[in-house]
Amino acid sequence: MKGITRKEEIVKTAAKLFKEKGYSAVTMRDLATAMGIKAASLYNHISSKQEILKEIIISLAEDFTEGIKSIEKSSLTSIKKIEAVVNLHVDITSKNTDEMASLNNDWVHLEEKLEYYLLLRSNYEDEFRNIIKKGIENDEIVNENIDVILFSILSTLRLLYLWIPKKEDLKPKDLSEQLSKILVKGINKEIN
Amino acid sequence: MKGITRKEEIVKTAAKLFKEKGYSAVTMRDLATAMGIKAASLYNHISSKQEILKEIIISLAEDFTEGIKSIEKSSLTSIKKIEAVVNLHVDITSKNTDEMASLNNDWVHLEEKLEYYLLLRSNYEDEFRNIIKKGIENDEIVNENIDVILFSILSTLRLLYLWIPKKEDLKPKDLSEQLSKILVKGINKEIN
DNA sequence: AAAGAAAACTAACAATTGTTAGTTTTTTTA
DNA sequence: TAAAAAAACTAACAATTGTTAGTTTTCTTT
Repeated sequence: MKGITRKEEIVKTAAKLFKEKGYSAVTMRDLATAMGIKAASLYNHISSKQEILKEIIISLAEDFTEGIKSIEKSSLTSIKKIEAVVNLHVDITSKNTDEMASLNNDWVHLEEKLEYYLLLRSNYEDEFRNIIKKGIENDEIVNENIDVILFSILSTLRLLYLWIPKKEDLKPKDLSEQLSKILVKGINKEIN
Repeated sequence: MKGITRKEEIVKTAAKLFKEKGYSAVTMRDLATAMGIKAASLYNHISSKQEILKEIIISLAEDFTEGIKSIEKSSLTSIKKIEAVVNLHVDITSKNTDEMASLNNDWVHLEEKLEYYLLLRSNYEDEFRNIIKKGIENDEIVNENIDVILFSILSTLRLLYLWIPKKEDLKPKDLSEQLSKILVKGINKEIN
């Protein structure tokens, strides 16, 4: 009747709990209570706690990797590509704040899918590094240590999930614009 | 004989394990094994798992709050204050990478000291926000949303613990300088 | 209203958890 | 080298963990 299955409800609720205490500290009984049922009943919909984690993390990680690949391939300037990456993060994070917590913190507890996750992540970082590298080469981006630039920006984007929920007044579009401006132009009003 | 007590060794080892899997996923038996002893023996030195977490987190959090307070009080320009904050983070993080993981991720599992930790953190953020606010007021810092500036910089500083260990070639002093430059001036080589 | 499917339940399991009590070994001190 | 202190040990506990088996209730379809 509604577009959301019971399994999806469980995964969504789990993401919320995982965000608060982390995967390991959330018990199946916690999750069941949050759903208003008994722990054993969860297993009519999911096969294991591990499966829930996988459901939360993998599709999100794939979205990011796909997203940045298509940005890299585009014919935008390097700076515009970086702005597009900021956009990508703000967009996905706004729609999945709870899940982003697991993507950031609980991926260590992936078992079968850990290797695949790490592959996705390293692909993602390589694409990002490449955008920056090209930008330096064609004099769009300042010639500093690539990894310092990469991790400086990426850190800000990775922790978006922590404060987007705290600033609900700030619309994704505005946030994305402001963030791009600050990351690209810095914060000083050059009165040297 | 040596300047490090057995308790400090345990706390240090625990921090290492907590960094890898998080507080909840590390058992006292894991910790004991890493120390080369049995779990029960740990209790000759510490009173509980919780105490270990408190030892790791609280003193570090106090260092940060004290540090930023003294920077705020100083007579530096706003931009120089921000550079000093970057320095503070690089400095503390370089010397305590493992502990920083707990400060960032495991603080939720503090029990008795949780409230105190949250106080320290909100004090810290207030001081930081104040530095930025004054910088905007006296036209040193660009007039954008204060919280966007605050969290953009703070996110980068908070995740330093993740990649400082990966770039051991980069000396703290150099890292601090490069990071300041990028955070303050941005990344674009303005060829507008 | 009957039949079938979906979703809940109770009860239990084997393993693992943090921690304690009491004892023995090792190290330090006098 | 004997006494004291520090640090390890074995054994066990009560609680909690993820999960399974089997049963009953609820909802959907005809």
